[in-house]
Amino acid sequence: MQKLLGQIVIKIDTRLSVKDPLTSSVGQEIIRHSVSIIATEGLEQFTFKKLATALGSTETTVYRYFQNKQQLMMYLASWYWSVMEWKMAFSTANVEVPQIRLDKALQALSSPLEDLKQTEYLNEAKLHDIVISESFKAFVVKHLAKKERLGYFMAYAQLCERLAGIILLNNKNYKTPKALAATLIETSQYQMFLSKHLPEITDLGAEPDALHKLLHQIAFKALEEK
Amino acid sequence: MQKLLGQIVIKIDTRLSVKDPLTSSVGQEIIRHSVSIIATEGLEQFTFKKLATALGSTETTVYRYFQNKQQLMMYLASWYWSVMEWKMAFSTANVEVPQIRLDKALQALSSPLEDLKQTEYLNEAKLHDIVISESFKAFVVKHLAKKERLGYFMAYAQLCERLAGIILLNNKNYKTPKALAATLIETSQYQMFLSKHLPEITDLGAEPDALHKLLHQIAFKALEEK
DNA sequence: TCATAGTTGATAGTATTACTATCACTTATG
DNA sequence: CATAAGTGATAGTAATACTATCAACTATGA
Repeated sequence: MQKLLGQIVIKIDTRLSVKDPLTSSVGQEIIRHSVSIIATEGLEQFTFKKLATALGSTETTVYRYFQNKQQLMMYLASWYWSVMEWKMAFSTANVEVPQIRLDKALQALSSPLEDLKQTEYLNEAKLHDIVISESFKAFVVKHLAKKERLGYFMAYAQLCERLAGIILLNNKNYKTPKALAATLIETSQYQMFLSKHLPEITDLGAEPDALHKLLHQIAFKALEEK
Repeated sequence: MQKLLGQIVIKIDTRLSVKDPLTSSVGQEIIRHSVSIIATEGLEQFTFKKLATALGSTETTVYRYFQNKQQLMMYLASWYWSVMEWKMAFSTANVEVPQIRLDKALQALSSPLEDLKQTEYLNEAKLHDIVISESFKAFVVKHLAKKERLGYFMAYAQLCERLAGIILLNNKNYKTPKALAATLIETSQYQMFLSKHLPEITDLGAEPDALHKLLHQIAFKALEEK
């Protein structure tokens, strides 16, 4: 991916924090250390206590930015889906041919997020590992009250919409573009998870190319007109 | 589904309990009430304390059957996948034509588990709701040490294997039958979840038939030879 | 029929976690 | 220079996950 952009600003829904963590250096440290701790110790072991200690601060401070662990999770997950959407948008920009557009979109889905060095407070590569390994979205969803769900799911929904749009470009008569889009996104996540943690259950290796081929095949075959 | 069988015995891996809960009436009550509490209050709110109270017993007793909440979850999840596999096996029994066999298998995947009245200690319909709604598998996986994973995943892996086998019957040259099987299983679960909790994100309604059509289309198109 | 092992229930206690309240200190701003 | 906003330290509560101990009951088999 190109590294030309001066600064990438990912704006996260205000409902997902008490106070925007990106407005202060403590806030940025909270984000950075959260990802770091979860990446090494797992979601389970992650507590605000540990986070505060890593920060050289106290729980009180953390609670000033996030109501609780779940809200912080949602924030991070939103971040992930936003970056993924940005990546998809970027890699399909100026590509007019529908087939190539879809192929590029699937390629974006099937390779890990790289660290965008721009944002020194969040390591996207680590975030990718977390989302893959820790069933992040599931965790987040489970803890969500109905009303909050849409707030969180905006980022995810936008990614789905974008892919669904590209799907329709390829076959405007296709009946369930959203369902297919969600399937492709889920499959990409899930296969990465399997090849990392339960390789016995899948016949895909860890190479992004095998995954890309699978997604490509599912998508293009499904879109063929009779 | 037919209700002819005298007794269906679902045998769960011994690693998933300290002591087989089906060997005693307290054990059976533990299973029954767990499903019931999780179905009404959610995974989050479910504690051994509450379970014990519902049983008219104490935490101590529960701990004699399950090491902890997670192990109990794994037990239930295993149960779910075992019943699902049984359902798939049953609905494809004596069907020789590969296409029909695959279609029947996908049909099994796309409709909810019904309660098999035989097992009065576990309501399969409720279990289905839990697994769909609570990202059960994700929860379970997240809490699993590597070694235990395979123990739990046996039931799930068997279901994958079975479906992968049927896939190969339809196209023996297909390269990644396991990955396709896992995709179909995941998609069935995920779409049920979406239509229940985030209908905005999908264009499938709650009718099993729409889901079945999607799975059918993905599978059969993917399997077409060039 | 009696001894014994296995199963259960009651009580109690510990460590950790999630979260709240209060107050004092520091820094940026106008 | 005054004020407000942000931060850190201390303390405390309620709930949770889990363990230990002991007494009571029950099924068994010698």
